[in-house]
Amino acid sequence: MVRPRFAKLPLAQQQAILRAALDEFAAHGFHDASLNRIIEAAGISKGSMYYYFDGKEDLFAHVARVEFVRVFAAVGPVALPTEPGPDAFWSGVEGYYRDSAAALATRPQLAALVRGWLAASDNPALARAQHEMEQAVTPWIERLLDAGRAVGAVRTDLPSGLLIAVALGMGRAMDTWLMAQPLEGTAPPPIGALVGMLRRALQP
Amino acid sequence: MVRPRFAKLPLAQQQAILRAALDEFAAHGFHDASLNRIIEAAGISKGSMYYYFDGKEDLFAHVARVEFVRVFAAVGPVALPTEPGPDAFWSGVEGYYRDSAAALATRPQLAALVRGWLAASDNPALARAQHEMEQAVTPWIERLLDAGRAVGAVRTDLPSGLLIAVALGMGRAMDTWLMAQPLEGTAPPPIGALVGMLRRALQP
DNA sequence: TCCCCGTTAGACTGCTGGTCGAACCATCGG
DNA sequence: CCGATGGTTCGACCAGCAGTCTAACGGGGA
Repeated sequence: MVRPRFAKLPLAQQQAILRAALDEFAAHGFHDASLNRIIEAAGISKGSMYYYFDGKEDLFAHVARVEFVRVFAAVGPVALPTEPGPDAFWSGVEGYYRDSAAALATRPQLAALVRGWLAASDNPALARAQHEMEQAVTPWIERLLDAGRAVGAVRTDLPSGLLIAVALGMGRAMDTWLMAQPLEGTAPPPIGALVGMLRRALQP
Repeated sequence: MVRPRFAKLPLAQQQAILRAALDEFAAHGFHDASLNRIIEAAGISKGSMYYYFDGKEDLFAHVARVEFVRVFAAVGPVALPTEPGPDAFWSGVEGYYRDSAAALATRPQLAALVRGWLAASDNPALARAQHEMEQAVTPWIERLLDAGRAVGAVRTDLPSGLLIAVALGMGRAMDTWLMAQPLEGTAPPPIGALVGMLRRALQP
């Protein structure tokens, strides 16, 4: 866990370190990011880095947490459906998907960070950080699924863990496919169709 | 690409190398596997290893290919539907999924290898090997999708590339979830439900 | 003035994947 | 029988990695 000392540093230096780390992690992913390059870019010594952070994994986790909080603040929490019926629920999901995609698109670095995060999906060095992040996110998704179940929009015959895994897997595949498409000249991305597939898979 | 020289080695030595590599990759995943440990276990020098393989990634790709071919030989090619109608098509898919899962379950090392493979999902060092593997698999899936469309089992309103991406993403998520479940004592994995989700997402 | 202690520096350790030139040795021509 | 050739094997070596450790710095208090 990041040492409290870090918070006592002058803001400029904190930002220099976090920025250098974000640059490096976004550019190379967790594994191929070099701590040596980060400390060089941040203008601090290795001793100082290890005086403030437990290690590479700790630094990554901290950067990811800060950026995640930033996006979460921009997009806002998932809006639970206010009207009854599956249609309202799923159009809410679609809206949230659109908003998140838009927010992420304005921060390519963060998108790269997320990609790097997903890529290192079972790296033991990141296990603790991932566990922490999972525990932060899954309750929200679980809450969303429960809300969906309450309005009859989500099936009840399969465990939440499986539904979450499949939804994340579909989302990831869709994201990858969307990013691989040419940006211009073609029809707008069929986000409606994508969420539609998700809906068909998850609804009762 | 693995050098043709490798095939000229005495079979015993080929097997010693492949076995050492499989052990190491299965036990530690791609990134945390140590080439030094592999050559030690295989009883060859580093120079020899680099004489037969381009590097770590090449060795991994070769091991994965060999094991994949072995399973493919055991399970056989995907059976295209012989009877008309979506139901026959999807029950064929389900049967194939079951067979593959069963074949994988008898080779825990291979399952571990697959897990390591999926975990390193966009490791740039493995990009070439993954691309190659994808190109080997995609035509088969495309053929399967076409057959499904012919019998009205697969939607025609979305591009094949997207359907394949989503199907692979769902499959990967399901596999990961299945492998994360405790092996015994619980109910058998709901493969029927999994294929059902796939079917709902992909059918017209 | 001196000491204390939070902070900083960077040399160092043990590891990694990958490179390289020397040595080995079976085969072949003369 | 000699010597050259060229495929094969070896392990020392390289740069870079994450992480450790000790010495030194420097401001505040006695």
